[in-house]
Amino acid sequence: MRTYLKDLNKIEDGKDIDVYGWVQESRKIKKLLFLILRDNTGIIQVTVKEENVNNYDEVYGITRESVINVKGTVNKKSVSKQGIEILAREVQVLNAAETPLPMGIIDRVSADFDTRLNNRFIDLRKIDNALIFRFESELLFFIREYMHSEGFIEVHTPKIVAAATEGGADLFPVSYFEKKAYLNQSPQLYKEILMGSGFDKVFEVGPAFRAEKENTIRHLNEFTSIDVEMSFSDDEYVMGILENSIKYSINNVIDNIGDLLNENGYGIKKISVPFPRVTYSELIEYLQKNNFEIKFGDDFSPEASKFISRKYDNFYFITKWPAELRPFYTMPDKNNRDITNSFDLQLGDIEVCSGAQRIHNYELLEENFLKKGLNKNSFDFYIKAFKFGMPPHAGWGLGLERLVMNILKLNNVRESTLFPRDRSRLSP
RNA sequence: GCCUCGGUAGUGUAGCGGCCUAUCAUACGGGCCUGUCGAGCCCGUGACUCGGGUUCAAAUCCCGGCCGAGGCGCCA
Repeated sequence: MRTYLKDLNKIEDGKDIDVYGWVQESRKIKKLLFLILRDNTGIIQVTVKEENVNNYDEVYGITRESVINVKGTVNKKSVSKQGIEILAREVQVLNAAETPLPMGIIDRVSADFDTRLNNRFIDLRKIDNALIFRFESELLFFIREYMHSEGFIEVHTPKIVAAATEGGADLFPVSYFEKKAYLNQSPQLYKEILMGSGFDKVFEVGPAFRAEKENTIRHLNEFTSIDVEMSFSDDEYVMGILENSIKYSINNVIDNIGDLLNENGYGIKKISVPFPRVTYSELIEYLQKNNFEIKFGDDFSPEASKFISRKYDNFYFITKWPAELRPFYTMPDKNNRDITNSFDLQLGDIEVCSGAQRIHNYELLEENFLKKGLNKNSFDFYIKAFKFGMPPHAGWGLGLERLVMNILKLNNVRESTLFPRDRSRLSP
């Protein structure tokens, strides 16, 4: 029976063992051979002596990153640094790796990020890189758990659509039999239709596509969006859902794999709520006082965002954005039509989530279509749902890769994407 | 899309008009070594992004293409 390497220290000294993995290194001293074996859970030294195996020559010539099976006994009195090793009785080469490797796994030379991505299957053999995705998985698990505990149901909306969600962003066209279609940039419109269907609380985890020609460390053309929509709710309430889900998730992940993250250089701390809130207008004033050339209605430049982020050492909300900076479906403030019941969640200088109370009134929505210069007719499938009993509602969309990137303090969103799609990368 | 910078062995780099038959590390191949663990020692293989041009002479300068990194605009 297979044993995972992380479980080896639970096994008694001298017991028979059967392990599988990759040969990370081999150190040869004539009639003595040390293999460093790695599996998904850890590493172990395998000591191979000529007199103990019947294919010593084959094992001696084994290449790095070959996949092998080792049967042998656990030696807990090993003089190796790990203090534990496997004395091999049988080493079977399941699949030999070619040499040289496209890039090293444990070599004392770095590789460019481009080289790493071109050889992502190897890059992900590095524990610290793979751990990013373990972290992402855990994070998402607990966000889902939180959502379920709050009565949300997980839904799946189409990614091939006939019209733009928000009008502004560029879409990837696809050919849909005899029609023209697009890859959806957001599940927004479908989430809202589901509010009209009485689903009350929904969330979705799925891909979103943006055909924007960005070339930055925080943009992807395909990313994973965690979307939430909730009926009879407003911006304030869903901000609470957001901060609580993040708190719940991060704190649970730390309980689970906090040590592992620390060992690999991802020092993260538990967080508490509520997150600080600051209005857009307050920040505009703050920036103006600090000699930034910015006025109400402007978005924050990256430089301004960096400046603002110095005031906060963790998550914070920027609320009450001007209507002109927000999509057509965003609810205006009832006392001031120039601002909206909207928010962004920031971590550091990067926006990880954006949300709002939505317009539920048909006439107001129609008016906003005109204001934003959108063609109402192409949104018929959506706007129809507002005529026959649409409840007030609010929600948000959270960029998963950006969230992971920022929590783990990675310096590029592509680091938290298995196979990133950016301005120029379409493979692997 | 605009701007800046860059492309030298499998990988990461040095060299930036003639000392280049191109540096160093790492990897790779071979040899020595029975407890290594960044193993060590010896030997070896291996590269100037492509196309034009300038020059007696180009990895090095100029123009263009291709590829990449980052910044901006925009956004999650």
